[in-house]
Amino acid sequence: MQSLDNNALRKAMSARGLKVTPQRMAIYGALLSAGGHPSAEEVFGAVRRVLPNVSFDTVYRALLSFTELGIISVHEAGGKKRFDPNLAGHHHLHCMRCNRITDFHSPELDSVKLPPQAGKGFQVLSMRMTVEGICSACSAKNRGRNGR
Amino acid sequence: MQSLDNNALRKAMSARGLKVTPQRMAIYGALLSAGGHPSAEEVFGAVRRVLPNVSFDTVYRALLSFTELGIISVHEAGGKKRFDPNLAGHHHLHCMRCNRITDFHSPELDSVKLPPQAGKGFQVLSMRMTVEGICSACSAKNRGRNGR
DNA sequence: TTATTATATAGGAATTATTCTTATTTGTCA
DNA sequence: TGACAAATAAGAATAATTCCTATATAATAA
Repeated sequence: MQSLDNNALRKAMSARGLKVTPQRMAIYGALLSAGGHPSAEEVFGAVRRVLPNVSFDTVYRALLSFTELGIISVHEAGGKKRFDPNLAGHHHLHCMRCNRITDFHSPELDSVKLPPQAGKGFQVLSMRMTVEGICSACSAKNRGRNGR
Repeated sequence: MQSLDNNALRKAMSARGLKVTPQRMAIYGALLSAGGHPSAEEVFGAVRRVLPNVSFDTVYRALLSFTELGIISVHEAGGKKRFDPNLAGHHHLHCMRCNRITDFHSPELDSVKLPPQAGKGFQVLSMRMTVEGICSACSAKNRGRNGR
């Protein structure tokens, strides 16, 4: 997995006028150690073990700020945002029933270029193929049709 | 845009054991006429003009059911689900500030095949490239750093 | 066509994720 | 160090989604 060390993290923040706070450092670290594609709530839990007084709002805003810096990415699934510090190109399989996200890699996708007319002046922060569907475990369960 | 006529819609539902109700027919119709990538709330508003007593929950569940049928697709952005009846392959540019979604087409992307190990037993309902970033209008505004 | 029954619906309440507000604190830069 | 814009904590407010319950209805078989 490709991510930033503390030094690069500081640099990324100050280069864009973001203050380097202990909270932000800890939040990035917690995101790294959380693994997978944690929600803000999960990152919050992990940061709390290091900074017991950090507020949820601070964690949430920091994650959004990191996303705007382009040093992490966000993916909304299952009604909540999930954050991902992995900068290496990868793509997502999202199960619409259990909301589990599985990464996959595809050299073919990584080499794709956007059609130039697609993003006139659009500042690209991340580009990801999302495959929506039902995972094998959930298909097996075969829940009722009307949802729930 | 590629979508279903009433007959194909009925067939798609009954083939999977879903009852064909006037609500569901109207909901699909409203989604088509809404255009763009409407949220459940927007579809609800449109359906209401045809069936004034339909409930939000019914609209919401119908949209989720349609998604599971694979006859529409869903895309979560800006904290809400957005529904899309367009079955023709297309991809999304999502502005993280204003949450506007713009479609783009890419023959290159459409021809991509998933690596076989990616989705062992995964039932694919839709496959879409999502480009996250900041649109030109929002870049121009250059809002504050800490969000909001 | 009618009776049966599983499924769907309306209406409203409850839940959950996200965003906002305010008072206070803290990096950063001169 | 001092000034100040930016960030934080705490909790309230908002908005999207899901759930609950009683009733209605589409599909099926007789």
